[in-house]
Amino acid sequence: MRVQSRVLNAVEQDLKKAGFPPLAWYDALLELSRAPTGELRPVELEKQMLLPQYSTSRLIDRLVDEGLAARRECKMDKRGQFVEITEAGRELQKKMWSAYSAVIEKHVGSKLSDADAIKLCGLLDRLGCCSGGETPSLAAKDGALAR
Amino acid sequence: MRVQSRVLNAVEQDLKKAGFPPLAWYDALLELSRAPTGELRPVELEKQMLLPQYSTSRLIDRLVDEGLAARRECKMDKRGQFVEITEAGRELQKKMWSAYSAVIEKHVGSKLSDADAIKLCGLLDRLGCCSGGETPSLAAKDGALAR
DNA sequence: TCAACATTGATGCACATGCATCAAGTGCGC
DNA sequence: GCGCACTTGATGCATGTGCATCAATGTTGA
Repeated sequence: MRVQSRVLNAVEQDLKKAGFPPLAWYDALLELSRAPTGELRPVELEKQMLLPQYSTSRLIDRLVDEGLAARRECKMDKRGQFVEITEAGRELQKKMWSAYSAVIEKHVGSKLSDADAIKLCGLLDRLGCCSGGETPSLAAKDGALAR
Repeated sequence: MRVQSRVLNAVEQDLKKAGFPPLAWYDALLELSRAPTGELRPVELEKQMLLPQYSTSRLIDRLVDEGLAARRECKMDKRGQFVEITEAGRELQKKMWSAYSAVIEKHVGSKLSDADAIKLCGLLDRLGCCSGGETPSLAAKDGALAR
């Protein structure tokens, strides 16, 4: 808990100093940009990001306000909607990644060998396994770098 | 990050369902109860808990409101004060620990062998080492259990 | 000694979050 | 086809957090 709080804090702080929005924005933009069509249902986003429903709803509000994403109606389910990333959103995601990756390297990568990182992922995965479901497992580190 | 968020969430949720206050209260009470005299300067608490100054100040407000701690004047430095845990505070800390330890066991202990837990601590310590200072290191797991 | 600076702790204000609840829409069983 | 339970997403309200700043005291150095 202490380590996580310290590291996350340091990372958020560095990003803020570089003039970027909070990490949650990046995570959302990343998920959207990874979707094959560039759009997701809020419900999907919610599950990806481990956020409560209302929190997702408000995050989307902000992204839309800033022109980083757009709400699209969902024809097969009129309750729902799609959230689509805009060009501006994709650009911000990329710019944030170049800063973010450097910050991660500084606070995490530089302190752990690749082998250690893999060990760490393995141990942590065991803690997450109960309610998570789909076992993302060991692709974790490479996945992160491929962001 | 995902694992931490999931585990912390689960733990906080379980504690809340059992009718207990947030974990931060426990952490504060624990630090106070561990102090030889049962009192600490807010500044000390702040460092122990990795909390911003104003956050500590407000946490203390709430503890005092609930009669779990009391503010005492500090004679050697009239700006400052001491925060002293009350009997009620010590009792709550103990009651919370019996629930808390069970919850930790459920969400963490039961998923990791002792050897793995030590490995995990070792790896995490390396991430925390930059700004932390006093290297609490490997006593981590035993320390936790001795709470 | 005294001015400049640092430390301690509190607080006003804007903004974020959690909770409960709502409206709208879906789909299932009958 | 109809009622009823469920899903989806938004929102009002109370509470919590972050930031900036303040008042009070302590410390340092010329």
